[in-house]
Amino acid sequence: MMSAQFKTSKPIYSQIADKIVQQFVRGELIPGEKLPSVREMAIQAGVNPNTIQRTYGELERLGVVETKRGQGTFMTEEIDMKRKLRSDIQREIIALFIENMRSIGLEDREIHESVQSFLNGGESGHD
Amino acid sequence: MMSAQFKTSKPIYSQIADKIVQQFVRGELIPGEKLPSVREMAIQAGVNPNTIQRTYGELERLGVVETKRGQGTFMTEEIDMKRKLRSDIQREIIALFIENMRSIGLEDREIHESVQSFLNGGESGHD
DNA sequence: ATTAGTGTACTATTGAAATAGTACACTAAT
DNA sequence: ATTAGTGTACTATTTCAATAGTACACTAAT
Repeated sequence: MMSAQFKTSKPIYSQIADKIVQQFVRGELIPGEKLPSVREMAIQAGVNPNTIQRTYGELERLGVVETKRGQGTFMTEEIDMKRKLRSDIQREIIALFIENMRSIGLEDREIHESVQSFLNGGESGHD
Repeated sequence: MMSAQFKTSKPIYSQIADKIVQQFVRGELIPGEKLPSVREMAIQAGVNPNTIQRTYGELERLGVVETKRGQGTFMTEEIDMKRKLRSDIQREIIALFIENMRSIGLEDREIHESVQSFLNGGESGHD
């Protein structure tokens, strides 16, 4: 399905991890759901199995997935994880955005207007 | 002045280029101004001269600086460059922001509210 | 016990960024 | 002509993400 285009600026294993977290937060992956095996996911993403191994390892470290040896890798059943992730990520995104806008010398009022203008202007298009 | 902390996710030469562009857009660097030599800038940034060489090369490719062999590297005198850069970068920042927010399933209305909330919330800055 | 599917742990290689060091070419000032 | 300061062009080495391939350990089903 997704041969995926990766950005050069960030490790692929991390980009894949981001994508899984996004799907979880959006509800496209549900708590307890089994993820594709390391080998299968590697095929789907068009990368080496070792890359997925690192992705899953990173996600487990974050508490997003739980691995059961011999059975597979599953989305966590932690009831609050989804909300926590959504909240944390949202905060990160906004902080980065504001930082970037201020870095080019924009005032808060201009930042506010820019967002409004963009959303109304309809330069949409996403994945 | 800036021993600088670099992020691991992006090439250092590119991060330094970004910083120079930001300073130019903010008016801290003016058209025609001479930049530190490759060697001097390397010392200031705490990196290898080759890294700065790549930074200047990239900036020249973008038309942000002009190099005069034997004299140094100077900010471009192109009258519209500052405005163009500011505009382009601003568009990039906003597009990335919107894309990120939508990736975690937020509606445009929620995006708008988040920005408002963040700016009013008072995490540094004012106005 | 065997098998298939899984996670895990290795070793080795490739490619890009960064580092390190050297050398050359141009400009301005003397 | 010489010197200092500059951009530029090399070669070599290191580090890390990614790739490639192999082997082992655990689980469930048969």
